[in-house]
Parts: sequence; C-alpha cells; structure tokens
Amino acid sequence: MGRSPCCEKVGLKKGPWTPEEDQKLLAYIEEHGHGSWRALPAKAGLQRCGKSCRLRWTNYLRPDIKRGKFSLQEEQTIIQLHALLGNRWSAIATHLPKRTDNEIKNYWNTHLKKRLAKMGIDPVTHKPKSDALSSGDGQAKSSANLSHMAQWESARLEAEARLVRESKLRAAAQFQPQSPSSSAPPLPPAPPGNTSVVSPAPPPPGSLDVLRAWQGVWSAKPTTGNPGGRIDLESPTSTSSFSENVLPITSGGGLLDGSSTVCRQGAARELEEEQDLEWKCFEKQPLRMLEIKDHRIDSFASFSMDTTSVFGGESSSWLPESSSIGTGSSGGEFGAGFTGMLLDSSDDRNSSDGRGDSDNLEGGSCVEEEGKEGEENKNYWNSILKLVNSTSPSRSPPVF
DNA sequence: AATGGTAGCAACCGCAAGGCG
DNA sequence: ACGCCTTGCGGTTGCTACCAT
Repeated sequence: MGRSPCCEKVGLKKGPWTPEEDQKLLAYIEEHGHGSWRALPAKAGLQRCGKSCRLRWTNYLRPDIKRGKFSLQEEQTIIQLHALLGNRWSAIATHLPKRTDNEIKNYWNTHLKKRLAKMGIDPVTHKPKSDALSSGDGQAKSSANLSHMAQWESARLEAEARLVRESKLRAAAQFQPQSPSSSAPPLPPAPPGNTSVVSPAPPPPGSLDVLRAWQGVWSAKPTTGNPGGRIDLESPTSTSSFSENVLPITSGGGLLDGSSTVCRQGAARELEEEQDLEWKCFEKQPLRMLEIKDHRIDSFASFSMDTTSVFGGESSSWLPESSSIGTGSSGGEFGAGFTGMLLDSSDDRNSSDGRGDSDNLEGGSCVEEEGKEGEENKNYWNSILKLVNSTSPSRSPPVF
C-alpha cells in the first residue's frame, strides 16, 4: 500500500485559490474533464498539486454543489445521521443533496456540535451529557431507545445498501450506464469486512435512500415558517434553491399543500431568524430536549415503518415505477414521522415554555397520541426485522 | 480607533483502500 | 501476488471577518 507524494513541495502554490486559478481549473475541467488529477495542474496551467485541485473542485467549484446557510431540515438530518453514522461525513453527505462532506463537517464542528453541547447533549454519543440529566426514568429510557434505534437503524440501512447493491448488479445487466450525470458525490465502496458500516447508495433516481424520504416529507408537508412547504435556501452565492435539490424526487402534489396550519408568509430571512429562535429555545431548555427526543424516536419509528412504502408504495411518487418491491402502506403516515417530530418539537418548545415564545414560533401541531407511540415503536422494530430479513435472495429487490 | 478574542470556513495533511500493470 | 498510483476520507490548521472591550 504505497503512498504517493501528494505534492512535490517545490514551486507549488498553497493556500487560498484566486479567481484566476478557479477560472483555469473550471475551464479545463469543463473542456477535458478532470482525468488524472495529478496530471491536471500542468495541463491546466496551474501551480498547484493535483490534490489541491481535486479538493478545490470537489468542495467549491463543482457546479452541482450548494453553498450557504443550512436549513433547519438539513441541520436535523445531519444530527440524525451523525447519531447513526458518527463522523462519516461522506456518508452523511450522500443524504444531503449538493452539500459536500467538508461543508457538513465544518458545519457540524462549528455550529451543531456546540449547539448540542449547549443543550446538554453529548455531540459524540448524542446522549445527555451528565448522569444527572438522565436520572429520570423517561430520560434514561430515551437514551437507551436512541441507542437501540441507532443500532437497528444501522442494520436497516445496511440492509438497504445491500438491496441497492444487489439491484444494481441486476440492473447493470439490463441497462447501463446508470445516471451518468448524477450530481451526487461518488459512493464510497462498501468497507469489506465491516458489516456495521453503512454504505449508502449514491442517490440515483429511485434509490432506497430513506433519507430522501425524509426530504420528501419535508417537501410534502408544510413546515413552520415555510409557506407552502417550499424551502428556499438560496444563498447569495448559490445557483439553486433547496427545492431544486430536493423536490425532483418528490411529486409536485404535496409541494403546495394548502392545508398547512402553520404556514407563514416569510422570506428566507424570517426562516433563519426562526431557526435561531428555535435553537435558542433548545438551549434554554436542555431538559425539554430529552422529551423531544422521545418524540424523535417515535416519530423516527413511524417514518421508518414506511420504508416499505418508500420502496414502492403509493407515496413513492419519486420512485421510478420499476423500483417497486413491496406492498407498502399509505405514505400519508410520513406526515406523522420525521416532520411530525420536528413540528412536535417546536410545538413542545412553544407550549412548554410558557414565556410567550409562541409569538415567534408558530409551530404546527402534529402531536401523536401518546397511546399510539408504544405500538408504533413495536411496529417499527418489527418492520426493521422484517426488512432486514427480507434481504434474502428470495425477495425481489428494487430494479432501477 | 486599536486590540484581543472568537467563530467560520477554506484548504491542507496524512492515512486507507481500490485500481491497475 | 506485489507494489505503485490514484482517489477518498476524516482530522486539523490557518486565515479572515466579526465582535467585544
């Protein structure tokens, strides 16, 4: 396993890229593709090492990346995925369209980690920091549930990855190439011998990417400060909005759902302010977050229970027809899933505070009945078991 | 206005692993 | 089978802008 000297240190520029360098790199790649990164700098007339060019392209110049502020949904997704995957930034990045692993990593380190810490949650374990915090039965239960959830979810994601791999193999025999213009980062190969590592599929249309289901939920269900459920994330430097990133995998049907009770007339700035407020509320109430996490688990459960419907149920309008493998249940349940959890959370924060934050947080109410939650948890774990078991060769995998 | 501290982010470093001859 | 090359990835650094004093 030799290691190539990345850059002969002589005569090669380091540090920030200039617009001229960017232009050269862009022009070259647009014309020739990057080819061998090592050879690229000389051909493109750049005094940089290939690695530097590759990083610059991957993290900044690539046309299919989005820059700018992370949405609340993206933040939540990152947190969820980090709880499940740890510091596997590339894996996390595959679930956040147009975000690079570097950007996500930076955002985690500079924002989310600190926020979680402030909320009394260990950003590494995603559990309450101190024993004192988790001394209560319910709180301890929350931690245990979350831990279990992570384990099961890892297993489930692994099963999905297997399905994807299998179906890809089959699909490859039928038609190729696949999604040549895919904007997603390249999929890291599955680590051999490490069955606990999730190897999410690159998100071609119709992948079994359950996180896309989350996004589908987000796009289909209006959220606080998000008129019509549309999410406009566009940053001054961005060339695309969040909806562009996400909505292609959803049907247009849910996008403009007028049934929202939480719609607000607001621009992106309003949304940002709101997000800040929400976080501030979290920070004020670390203990409340523990209760929220209970919701998270249950909501996550109801979301995950719909995995089969994601595979091919009525709700999976973003899937190609050929991807159907399961019978599936109503996709409407997604509304009580991840989004529901978030809405619950904001609702929770509003109602529990009692200090008038509701002026700022008009959280929607999708609160599930308490009685349902235990049942849903059971169903969730059962569905995961089913799913994992269903990866036997006898089961038809989705075909892309 | 000057200075020190801090946050945010782009970029670098070095390891690991797959590809290929 | 072996070793080199290339690429991917995660951790870390260093620069810059912003903020408080």
